[in-house]
Amino acid sequence: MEPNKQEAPRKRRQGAEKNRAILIEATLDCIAENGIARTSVSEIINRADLSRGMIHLHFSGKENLLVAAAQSASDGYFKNLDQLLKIKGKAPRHLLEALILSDLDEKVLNQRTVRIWYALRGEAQENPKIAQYSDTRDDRLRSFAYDALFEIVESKNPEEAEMAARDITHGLLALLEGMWTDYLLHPNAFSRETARRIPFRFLAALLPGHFDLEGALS
Amino acid sequence: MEPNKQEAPRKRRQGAEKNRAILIEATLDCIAENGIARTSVSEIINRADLSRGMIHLHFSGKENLLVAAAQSASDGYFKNLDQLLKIKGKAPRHLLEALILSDLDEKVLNQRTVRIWYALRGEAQENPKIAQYSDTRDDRLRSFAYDALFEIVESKNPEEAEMAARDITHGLLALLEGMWTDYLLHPNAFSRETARRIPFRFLAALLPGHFDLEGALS
DNA sequence: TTTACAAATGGACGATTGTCCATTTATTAT
DNA sequence: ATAATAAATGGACAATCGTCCATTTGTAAA
Repeated sequence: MEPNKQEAPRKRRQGAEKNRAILIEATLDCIAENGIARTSVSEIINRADLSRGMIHLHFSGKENLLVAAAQSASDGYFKNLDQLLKIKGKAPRHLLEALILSDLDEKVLNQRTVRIWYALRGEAQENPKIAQYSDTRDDRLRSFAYDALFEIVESKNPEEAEMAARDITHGLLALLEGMWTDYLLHPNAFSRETARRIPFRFLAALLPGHFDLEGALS
Repeated sequence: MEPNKQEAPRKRRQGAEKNRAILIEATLDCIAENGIARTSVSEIINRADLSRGMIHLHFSGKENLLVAAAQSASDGYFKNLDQLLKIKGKAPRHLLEALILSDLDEKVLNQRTVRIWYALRGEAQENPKIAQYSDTRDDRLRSFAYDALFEIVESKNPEEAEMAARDITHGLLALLEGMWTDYLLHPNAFSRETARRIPFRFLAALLPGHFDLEGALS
């Protein structure tokens, strides 16, 4: 045994921030399983196995807890994405391939996550603080896709490249969004393989010579 | 004045079914404006300007009222669509054009309707009776699009026509779904014109000679 | 008019909601 | 050890939830 004087001195202080995280996680679990309407304070503290007052102590109200949970969910999605956005020097078609595969990856596209997103979007309609975190395909992702697409389109048709790149960006992200909805409404019928093939098929037609059904051409 | 003996004899009986409709409408209004979580019995009967007991009288509970409201919303979407599905003899490309224009028409794609759909989908996750009415792009629409696409694709590439038609159907409906989400999350930035151009642009690339940016070729 | 009946009312009811605070508990500093 | 401080507890509280029923109201049949 090592002679460490200050062994585990902080059990309480760690608990302070840890319990915040536990509450957020319990909230997200509850939303995923029961929906927002049935996500009550009692249900949350039950799952978290903490006392009733904790929510008011750490978040001063249920509302702020929901906002914190929304932020946490949003962070989860963009954590994967941010690594993607840092990739430089690769050919645009490979960036787009990475984007598509990332968006359809099980890490972000799964039952729990999708349910949470849709529940939060419902709530976001009346709660601006939650609305702030309810859009996955936001400006960062959008301009990333646009830049890659513009570079591809420009070489063939410089005149209308801007509008074409904008349209294809818009359409591609909408297509991915629709795949998420598919997953939400028909999780059992959903095939991840098919979900990947379809955007590639569309891009293959729109950008001849850059894609086939499997992904970006090498 | 005309001599009509039986002038307005039924004010009560008409009210019976009419109040059912009023309650459903009030429920949908409330869902669209406040979200499902804030759609309470008190709020509904307030909007309907009816007495508290009416919900239990006509629907024997709030739950059944929600289901009836979901059914009503679903009927509204498919009422427009059903006329479309009866069109026969037209060229497949024109059927697809009609489908796209119908799906993006203001009658079904508007703030109120979209909010209701998303709210109901959230609730549908735990309520099978509501889930039944929460999918716009169901089998009817799906096979309608598939048949049209198969006919087009078959002539060029008979071998893989089946999979191609399935993929394009799937992708087209997902794309339209994504447009709805766009509208939900960014109603002010949404352009109906752009929303129409994009699916046509995609189809123009996938099915050369059948579409341009404006729609189906004549 | 009287009778019969369905439609409609609105308040009572227990259950559950979210908030908040007087305590208790655990840890650190003196 | 003692004091000081932050973390955590769990029950009290008013407000609101959805359900339900004893009444009242309006209409049609007798």
